[in-house]
Amino acid sequence: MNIGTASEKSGLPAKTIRYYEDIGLLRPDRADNGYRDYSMSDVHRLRFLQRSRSLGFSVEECRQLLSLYGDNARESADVKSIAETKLVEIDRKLAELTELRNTLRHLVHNCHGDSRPDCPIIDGLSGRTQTQ
Amino acid sequence: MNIGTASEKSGLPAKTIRYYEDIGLLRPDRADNGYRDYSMSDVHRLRFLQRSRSLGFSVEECRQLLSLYGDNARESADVKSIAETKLVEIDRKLAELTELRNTLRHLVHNCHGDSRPDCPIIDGLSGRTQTQ
DNA sequence: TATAAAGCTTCCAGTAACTGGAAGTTCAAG
DNA sequence: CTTGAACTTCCAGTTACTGGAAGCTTTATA
Repeated sequence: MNIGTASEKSGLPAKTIRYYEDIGLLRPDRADNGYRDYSMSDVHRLRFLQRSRSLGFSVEECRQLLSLYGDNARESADVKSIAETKLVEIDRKLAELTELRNTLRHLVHNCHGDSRPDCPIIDGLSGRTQTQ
Repeated sequence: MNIGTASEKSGLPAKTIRYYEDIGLLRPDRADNGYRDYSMSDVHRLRFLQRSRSLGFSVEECRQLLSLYGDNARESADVKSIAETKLVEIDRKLAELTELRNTLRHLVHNCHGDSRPDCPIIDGLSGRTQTQ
C-alpha cells in the first residue's frame, strides 16, 4: 500500500513515516514507480510507534521496544530484560496517568460548570503523593 | 529555594526549569543576589509539568492544564470543558498503556529467558485491537 | 485524449522542546 | 582568602518532527 494509506491506518502523518524511515525504524519496499510500498507488518510497526511515542517514550526507547517485535535473531534473555525494564516504567506512567485522571474527574464532577471561580481540588494536579 | 533544590524536588533539570520560565510557564521570585527563588507552589507546577510532559502531553497542553491549576480568574465552565477534553485523551492513553503493559508482561512470563529466540506473542505490540 | 488535481518523490529550511558549553558572578567550606 | 560548587546569561547544538518548493506519477474529469 502507498504512504497515504499507511498514514491513515497508522495515525501518523506521511512526513513522520518518511522521517522514521530516514532514521532506520522501518524499511518499506519500493514499487517500480519509486513509491514506497507498505506491508501490513510495516503498518503494525507504525501503529506501535504512534502509540508509544504518544505515551512519552523517546524514539530510541521505541527502537528498543521495536527490537522486541519481530526480531528473531535477538536472544530472548535480552528481550526479557528490555521488556522488564520498560514494564517498571510503564507501571509508573500508569500510576501517574491514573492519578491525573482522578484529579481531573474530581474537578469535572465537583466544579459547578457555571462562572463560579472556586475549584480548590486543583491542587491535586501537582500530585502530592509523596511527602514534601 | 534555589533552582538546584527545585530541580531535585521536581525531577526536572535546572536547564529545563529555566527554559519553562523563558516560555512563561512559571515566574519564580528573584532573591537580592539575582538567584531564582522557588516557592512550594512553583515546585508543584514543576512536578506537574514533569509528569504531564513525560506522559506525552505537549507543552501547550500542559499550559492549558496548568491554567486549571491556581488560576482563580478563569471561569469554571471553561475549566470544566478543558478538563473534560483532557479526560477523554487520558482515558485513551490509559487504555493504550494498559495494553502495552499486558503485552510486555505476557512476553516476560512466556519467554524462557534463555537463548531460545522464539517469542511469538510479540505481535501484540502493534495493538491489533481494532479490525484491520 | 488532454489536462487538471491529487498523491507521490527528494531536499532543504523551520519549529518545538530541550541540552550542552562558555564566560562570568555568588556563595559556603576550609 | 581562596577554591569549588552553584548560580547567572547567552548562544549553539540536538531530537523529533513539520512545512514548503520543485518535480514526477497516477487518477479523475471534460
